[in-house]
Amino acid sequence: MESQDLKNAGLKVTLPRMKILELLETATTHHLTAEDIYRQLLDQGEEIGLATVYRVLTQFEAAGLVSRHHFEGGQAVFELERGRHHDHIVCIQCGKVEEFVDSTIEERQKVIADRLGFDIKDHSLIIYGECRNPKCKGKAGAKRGK
Amino acid sequence: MESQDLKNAGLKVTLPRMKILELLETATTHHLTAEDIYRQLLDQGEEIGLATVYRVLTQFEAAGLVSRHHFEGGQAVFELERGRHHDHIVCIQCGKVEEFVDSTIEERQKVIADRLGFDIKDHSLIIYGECRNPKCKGKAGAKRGK
DNA sequence: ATGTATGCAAAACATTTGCACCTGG
DNA sequence: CCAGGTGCAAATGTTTTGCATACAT
Repeated sequence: MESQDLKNAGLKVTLPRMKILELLETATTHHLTAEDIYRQLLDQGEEIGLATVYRVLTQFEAAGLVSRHHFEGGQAVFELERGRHHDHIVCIQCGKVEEFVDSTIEERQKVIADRLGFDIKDHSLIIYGECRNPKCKGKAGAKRGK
Repeated sequence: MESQDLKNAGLKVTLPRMKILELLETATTHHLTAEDIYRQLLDQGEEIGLATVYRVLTQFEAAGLVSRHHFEGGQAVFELERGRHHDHIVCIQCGKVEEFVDSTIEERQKVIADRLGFDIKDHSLIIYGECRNPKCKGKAGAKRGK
């Protein structure tokens, strides 16, 4: 029950927060922009402001409920934080996002940071490519239609 | 001689372009925001507009003379492209940036992309950490003072 | 009740663009 | 001379903030 997640995070259980959390949990695409979320909630008849979506997402991020990524293209994307760290590979044609973890890469990063005299705190690895999905080229949604 | 670089890139040799290229080549810090460049040129008495800095940097990027990175913090940073691909590790305290290349990581990325059915086109790996430089904590310039 | 959340409109940023003027070849 | 470049101001797109109202507890 997601209302418990909110309470655990010390956040009051309100309609907008519930709806946003719900959407993040059930949406088929797991990486959404604030605008994506805003539009989908409007479409499903909710009355919500874009500013609230941003505020709530920022609070969720601070609470560790979601993580924010900066893929190319201006808008930040948000995803539910499910505890397991991972990196991303993004299709520059259709926008598809896959997640992966590679222990070798993780390990090498530690070695590199250490060699350069840094205490590693975080990292961001994004691979950009073209997916070989036949439906990819020309698939809608690639450029987040205005 | 940098005027040749400009000609090779098919760009007319103008004062603003020369100055920006010169600054990128000689600045002690190799990763600069458009605003950094703008301010430094103003400080050294040049008459230039911020819009021109952005335009020129964008052209330079298209010509392969500079590369643009999106570290955390809103502003893009630019660096002279010296041909050798590399990734970055950034100190979240003082803003220091170090470059590195790790063939193991590069190799693993190819394997991962292939396994997930992507043709890899580009990637961005940024490690965030705290450098152990004694002068780091409290060092000016970390937050790009407004 | 009452302190916190929300919606809306306005502000704040980073970056881009329109346009009249200037400049390099 | 003349296409292309520049500075300035205004426009854009994304995210944040101020404020009066609405809502959870």
